[in-house]
Amino acid sequence: MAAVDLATHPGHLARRLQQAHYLLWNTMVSEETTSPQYAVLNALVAEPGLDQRTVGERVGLDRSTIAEVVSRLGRRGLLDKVRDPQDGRRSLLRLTDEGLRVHRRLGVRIARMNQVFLAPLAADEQAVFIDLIRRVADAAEGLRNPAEPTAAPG
Amino acid sequence: MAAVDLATHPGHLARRLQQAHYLLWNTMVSEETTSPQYAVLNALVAEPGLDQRTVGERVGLDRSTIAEVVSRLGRRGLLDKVRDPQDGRRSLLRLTDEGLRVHRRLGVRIARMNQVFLAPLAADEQAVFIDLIRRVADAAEGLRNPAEPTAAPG
DNA sequence: AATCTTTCGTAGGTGCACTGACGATACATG
DNA sequence: CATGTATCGTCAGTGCACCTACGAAAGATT
Repeated sequence: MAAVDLATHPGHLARRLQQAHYLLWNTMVSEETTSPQYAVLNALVAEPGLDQRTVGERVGLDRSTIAEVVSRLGRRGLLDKVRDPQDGRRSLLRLTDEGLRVHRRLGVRIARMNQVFLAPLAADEQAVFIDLIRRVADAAEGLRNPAEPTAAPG
Repeated sequence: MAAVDLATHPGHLARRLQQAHYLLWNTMVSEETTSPQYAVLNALVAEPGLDQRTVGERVGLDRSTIAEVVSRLGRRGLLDKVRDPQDGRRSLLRLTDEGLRVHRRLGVRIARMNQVFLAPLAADEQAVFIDLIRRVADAAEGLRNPAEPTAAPG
């Protein structure tokens, strides 16, 4: 038998980490608004009127997924979606007052939740944790767009 | 405007980390067999004849999710599923020869993939990375089963 | 033996995430 | 100006992950 200890597999741990966060979010932040939905709201607070695809890029969602998330937020009246008059392909997004309200209201709860989430780690470990995850995630992100073949590499 | 930097939110990073891993798995390990599916195969290599619910517990999947994953693996002929004669509620799972073959074949690729995944980190950082993620995930796992109320806590 | 209570699996519903394909629009080249 | 290419959004399909609710089976209590 060649069974392996999954506890040493970063991918398996990443999945469990995300499940843990999902659970905590659901109990401590909101049952209606999910974490990806909040990320979209947040991106639109920072840059109102952004087009749908760019919002997806900002928060790490592909075109299919951002379309669904935006659709749900629109159905709940948290954002408006209009065609760009300058470029008929684009959909421009903008939060409604209700969307702004929801975003503001969740801020406090998210801060509390993050504290609980990271509570098992000492303060300096928390900083390391953030740094390491970001570096790994960013690196793999780079493999996604395999360096435009403007000049074919040898 | 009260927009926040998501790069400091562990939950958001956890999601991006998992997406990164998904992408890498899909390109470097397998397009047919997913990471959760492999986890199930692995659990059954270690303990053949385990019941469905326990397998789910071992790999971190709830009853609904493990049912779907098992169903897919069964449809592909990678495992057999029989009712426990001793306990008619349980489904006992066992890998087929093909299931064993798939598990064995993926092992090498997964090792390679893990190296690439963790490549952005130095060797000592990789160990810290694993340790920190596991501690955070395990702690949140504990919040799931809120300590049986055998003796009501004060 | 008859009645709770718990446990296991399943079914239905929601939501994220990816792929591949398609139509519409925009842009670039000839 | 016409053709070709790239981009944006959408649609269909697959898969993970959760919740609630339900029936079947097992165990505990009376």
